[in-house]
Amino acid sequence: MDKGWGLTLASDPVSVFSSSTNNSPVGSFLKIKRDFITDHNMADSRSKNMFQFPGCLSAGQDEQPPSAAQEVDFFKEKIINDDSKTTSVTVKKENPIAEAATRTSLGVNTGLHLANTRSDQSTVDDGVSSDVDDKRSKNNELAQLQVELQKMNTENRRLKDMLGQVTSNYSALQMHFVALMQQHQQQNHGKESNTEQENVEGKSSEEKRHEDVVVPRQFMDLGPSAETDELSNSSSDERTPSGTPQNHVEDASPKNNAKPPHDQEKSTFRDGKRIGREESPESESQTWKAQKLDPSAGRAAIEQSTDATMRKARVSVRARSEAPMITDGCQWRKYGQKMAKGNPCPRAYYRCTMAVGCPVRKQVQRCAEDRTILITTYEGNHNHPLPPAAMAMASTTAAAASMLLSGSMSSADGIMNPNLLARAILPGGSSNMATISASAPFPTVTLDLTQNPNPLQLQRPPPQFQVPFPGQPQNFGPVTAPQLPQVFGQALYNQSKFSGLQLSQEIGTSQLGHHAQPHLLHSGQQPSLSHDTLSAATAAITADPNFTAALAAAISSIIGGANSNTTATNNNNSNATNNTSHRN
DNA sequence: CGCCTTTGACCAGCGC
DNA sequence: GCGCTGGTCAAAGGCG
Repeated sequence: MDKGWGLTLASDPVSVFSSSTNNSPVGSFLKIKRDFITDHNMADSRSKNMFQFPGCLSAGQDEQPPSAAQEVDFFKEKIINDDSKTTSVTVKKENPIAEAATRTSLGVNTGLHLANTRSDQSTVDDGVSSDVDDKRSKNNELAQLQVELQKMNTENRRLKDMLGQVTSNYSALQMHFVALMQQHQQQNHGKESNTEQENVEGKSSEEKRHEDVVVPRQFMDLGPSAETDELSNSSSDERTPSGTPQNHVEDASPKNNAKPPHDQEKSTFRDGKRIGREESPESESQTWKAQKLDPSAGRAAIEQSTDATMRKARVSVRARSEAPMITDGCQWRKYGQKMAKGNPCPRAYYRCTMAVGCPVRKQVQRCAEDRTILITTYEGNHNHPLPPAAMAMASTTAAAASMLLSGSMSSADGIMNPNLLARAILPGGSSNMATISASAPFPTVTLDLTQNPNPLQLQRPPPQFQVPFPGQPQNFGPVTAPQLPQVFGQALYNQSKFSGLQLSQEIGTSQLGHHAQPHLLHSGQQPSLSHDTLSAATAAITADPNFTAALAAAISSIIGGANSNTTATNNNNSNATNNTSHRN
């Protein structure tokens, strides 16, 4: 896991070399490398430096300190140890060479050549011909190790850059749907005040300008989605969803990438689901039944368990509404109604009909205590692009579910310690707005919109947020803080923090707030990027297999579509259902 | 005519 | 095994 990400290995070689002045280079190198691999926390300054200054630090240490220190060691040890430690002498001569190779990005052959050259010199000095082969072989090994480290270091930097892009995109999407969410909220709850109404209208008009922007939801589904790509496409027993949809969403994006978002939206929502049915011979309803019949379908046990957990993740939204159902932008079809135990009000079951086979379900039930409160429980993620109006709620629920699953998968803290997740969602002491149900059969995040949020929290977001969305050049203009719904804004903003992917709050307020900077981590100059945040992010990434898988998928997709940065984070399982048109 | 809602029936999971 | 409960299916009817 760690090695796969290469994050931990990033600039470590530099630190290794700089700190290995007194010991045998080989021994110190191996030792530190081993420690580094095993130590995920990396609380020492070395690790902090690595994350804080991914690029600059590496370069700086590559340039001067290591070579100097090692040269000192070289002569020193050579004088002290004549014949007894020829091996170590050779090795020490190798490190500077390897570093030189690192600095100049030399290939393997070059490094070997240089190593051999110096080893020959040392051999001549020693006059021992029998050790030449050993020296050369060890030099070769070391050179290869150095080259390998160089590659990993490079890869790590690239991953960091990508992580920065993913993070910024994720942040942008969050802010977008957060803004949309407020619009929805206010529309649903009626115009309570003229001032608010004006704000809503003003924002609505602003957002209508960008209404054509269908933001792919791949980032929203980072956690669970990537991992469930294969699951959804395959057919395992899942009629649901959380995983399945994500795939489809991500699948849809690649094809859509060819089109500008504007066209994408039009083509996507102009046609109804009928076309979707025609285009997808295997309708998902059929797939569902087939999946029911063939539950096993050759899925790994881990995947099944993961998917099962994801399938059961739910996001419950409590909102005051006189209407029988809150308007969340999606089209729903009622397929059942039951009298739930302990509640005189019937529970209605809806499924999303915006796309064929969309696995999203929702249950609507009035609160027994206060019947003005409508409890809407969402399950699953949409497998189709969403209009902006629907993006808000869908993204919110997806993000909340993702957060919940991300926390529950790896450490079970989300389940075992509900307060942790609740505070992760709303750390500002407003945990009453978001609760995690630990005893429920399904991990459930409850977002309570019935309570007025703390007005002070309005001040927390940056006064103006320019969405840094490289893939969406048009973006949607600056979104002012007062437009952000506090509940979802805080929830998502901090949930990302919890997941470790998102930028720290300091970044969000200072960096993103000032100007769009897509490559936050790439710059390596984030003074506000706290060590704790980075450490937490690293820990979260390394600790949560799902998260890492999702991030890996996202990054891999970025790599695959690096040139076209439109919706580069989509997983690339092309799926016919994704291009199915959707009625809007 | 097609879509949607209603509603009884059916199924699966769980606890006793 | 039985009953309870949650969730879903599907036939029937309503509506535009």
